[in-house]
Amino acid sequence: MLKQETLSKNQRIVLDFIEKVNEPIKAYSILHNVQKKGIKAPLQVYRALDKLVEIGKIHKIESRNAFVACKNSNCQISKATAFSICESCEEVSEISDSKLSKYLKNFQDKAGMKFNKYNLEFFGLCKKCSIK
Amino acid sequence: MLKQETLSKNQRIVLDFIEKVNEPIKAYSILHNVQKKGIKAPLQVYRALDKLVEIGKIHKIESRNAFVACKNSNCQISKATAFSICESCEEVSEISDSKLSKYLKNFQDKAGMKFNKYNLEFFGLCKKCSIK
DNA sequence: TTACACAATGTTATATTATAACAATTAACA
DNA sequence: TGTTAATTGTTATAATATAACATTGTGTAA
Repeated sequence: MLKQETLSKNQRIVLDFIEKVNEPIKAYSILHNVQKKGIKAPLQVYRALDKLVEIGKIHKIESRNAFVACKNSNCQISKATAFSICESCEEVSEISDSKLSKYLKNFQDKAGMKFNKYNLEFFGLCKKCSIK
Repeated sequence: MLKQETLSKNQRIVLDFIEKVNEPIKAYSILHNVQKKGIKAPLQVYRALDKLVEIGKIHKIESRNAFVACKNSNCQISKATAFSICESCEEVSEISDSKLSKYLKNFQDKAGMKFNKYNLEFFGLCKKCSIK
């Protein structure tokens, strides 16, 4: 097996749930919600999450220790991710901006390091929260 | 007291250690290393870390749960941070690139969200590791 | 100087996030 | 069909971080 076409049972259960809630969710909250499907232990969730991140089906919001489904065809296999995060209501959106991703993909640092991946998190107030 | 000019005792101890090691270090590793200075509990370390992050003396490397001293006068009070991370040796450098920071500070997302902060982490292989 | 407010400290306990280790089973495919 | 890798199941534990509460220190203004 070189590349997996189909998801395994646990991967499917976890992904279905993450896609359903449609917002960032934490590993133990996933666990709590999929126990009725037969997933009993944290490790079962974390293993599914690891694989789903690896194949780009979900992303981890590092500053929140939360996971969200990918809605963006531009982030090839989770190699180039950008999010906006509202510091008031915690709403998170994946940013899909080809200029931004092009700029960052081509960014070359002064030490000559070659990047194959980046993650960018913007913080601020979303529209709703800024008028409150 | 509106703005603190001087660091408190624990803040000083923690910052001195982080500056001395000069690479990202984890909270419990800091704790272990400053116990001889009288800091006994995780919370004492975390409280110092929180304050030091807030005033921009250190940054948190979110993907590594580690903290590093700020060497960059451009990231005003931790509001605009960028790092390069070697996935092989885990070396982390703070990126100081005025074009990049200007680009990101002015970035406007499509939802009209106003950002006041960002954190960017690039991943790849540093020079040393890429020739191995 | 005193009194007030806020910042920082000390301490114990606990919550939250994540992985180690090992045995068993399943799936791809040469 | 045998072999290899992926996945699963399970228990225990490691690593990261915060709650709660009592106390002490510090700047400032009446």
